[in-house]
Amino acid sequence: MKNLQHVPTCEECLANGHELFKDLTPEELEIVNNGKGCSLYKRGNIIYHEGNRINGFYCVNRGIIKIYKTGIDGKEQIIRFAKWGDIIGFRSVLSKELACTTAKVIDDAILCFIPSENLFSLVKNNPAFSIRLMQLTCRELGESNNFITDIAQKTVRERLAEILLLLMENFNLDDDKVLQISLTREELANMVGTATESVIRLLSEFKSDRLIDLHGRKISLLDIPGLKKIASF
Amino acid sequence: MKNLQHVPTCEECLANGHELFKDLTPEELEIVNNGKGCSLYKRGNIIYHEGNRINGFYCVNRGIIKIYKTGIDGKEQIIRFAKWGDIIGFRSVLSKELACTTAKVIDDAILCFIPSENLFSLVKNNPAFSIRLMQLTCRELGESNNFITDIAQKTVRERLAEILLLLMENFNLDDDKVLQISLTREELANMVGTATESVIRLLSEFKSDRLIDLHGRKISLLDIPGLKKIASF
DNA sequence: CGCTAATTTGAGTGACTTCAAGCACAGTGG
DNA sequence: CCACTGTGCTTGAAGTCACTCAAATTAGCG
Repeated sequence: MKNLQHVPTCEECLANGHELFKDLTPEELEIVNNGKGCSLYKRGNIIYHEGNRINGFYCVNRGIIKIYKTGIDGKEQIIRFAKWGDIIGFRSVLSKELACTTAKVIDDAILCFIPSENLFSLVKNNPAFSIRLMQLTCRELGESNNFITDIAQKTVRERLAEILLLLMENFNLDDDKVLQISLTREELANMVGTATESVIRLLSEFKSDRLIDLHGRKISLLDIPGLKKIASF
Repeated sequence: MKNLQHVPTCEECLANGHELFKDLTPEELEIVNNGKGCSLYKRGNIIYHEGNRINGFYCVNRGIIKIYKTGIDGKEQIIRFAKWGDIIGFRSVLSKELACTTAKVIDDAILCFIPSENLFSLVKNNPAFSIRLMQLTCRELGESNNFITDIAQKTVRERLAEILLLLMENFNLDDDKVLQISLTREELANMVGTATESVIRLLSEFKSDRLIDLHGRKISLLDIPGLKKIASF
């Protein structure tokens, strides 16, 4: 984590299509912009730890952050990934609880830190902003509930196919159909909620079924309808 | 579902300790009170169905509501139960999505329906209410994330013990340590995310280990520390 | 410095075990 | 009498363990 030569302004993010702050008045935006702190984080850095008290939330300007919980015997369960335009840490700030997840950088990232006071003052003064924030939380809640159902009812095979499709939606494919997020097999397993070996076996099964192709951590999704069928989705 | 002779007023609920509307002005409370519709629902009634558009949310005045999703091949996954003081349906209203769960009465209930317009007007005019609502959603999100981790990492045995403890927290025990919510084995299975037979077997195992006692659907929790140990919790 | 040597980390495989699901069927009690 | 509970048995999916191999890092040292 270090400081930056060029600190991205909130105006820039807004111009690039960042949704959350759309309804802010120019004055409000200026307050957020002046109150924020912006840093570069390298792969492996921890933004906050499960159990920490956080006194603000983070806006992701660049990079990818992995949000996970640590279960008994230290096994990670990945809850979601955050990328450009996403915010992290707001749940704990709003609920005034300790962080219930850890946030770790997996692709070098630039994050802006916005202190709680600014967040609460926006909520107090700008109802349109409040509603946006609520919608964000409620959508996330809907996704969590979907995931509970999947993990409880689907097989590992179905879940892995689904996760690959979900990653595609969030991080897209390049021209060679390669998934634009690089995860270790262990991280994939920690998303799906299974053992690393199972992921390895299933991935090579998918490969021999010509659904995907593998080159190290690069995964290309060749047959998306086929994957959807497996995910029953 | 039928109308009531005695419609509970919002003032009554507030006086009984209902948290959500604490910060409302008397005028705001009056608007909510006059705008609401209140009905009696019998066991088995569906309040709303997954996929429905809901144009308001419900306040639970009495009874117990089961909130669940339907997975592939029709298996239910219970997300939570709502009882006195809880609200249901607000997620879909706020996120402006279709309902992602079904709400079904399992103990005869009285519900007040508050139309979306009233909800949004409160959010617009009363920041303290907004914050309360956000905290509610964020807490729920935190719980969902916990549950994802548990279901992905713990065994059925551990999860069943944990669910029993969770039910105790939410619905209490009576003087004979009997859990004050009556669920079928199938419903328990649909919470834990397992098969009915597995729940039956594990319950009788818990019974012979003197952790619980069973009399039909009445479950008494005899050894709470023991259950906590099993739940590793 | 440069160039091995040593260590770590991740991917992959095979053998074995076990948990829990599924099926079939027998009670039981409201 | 039908929905719910309970039991025995079987099977399969997936976890665990133990290992190899390759690549990437780090250390060591002339």
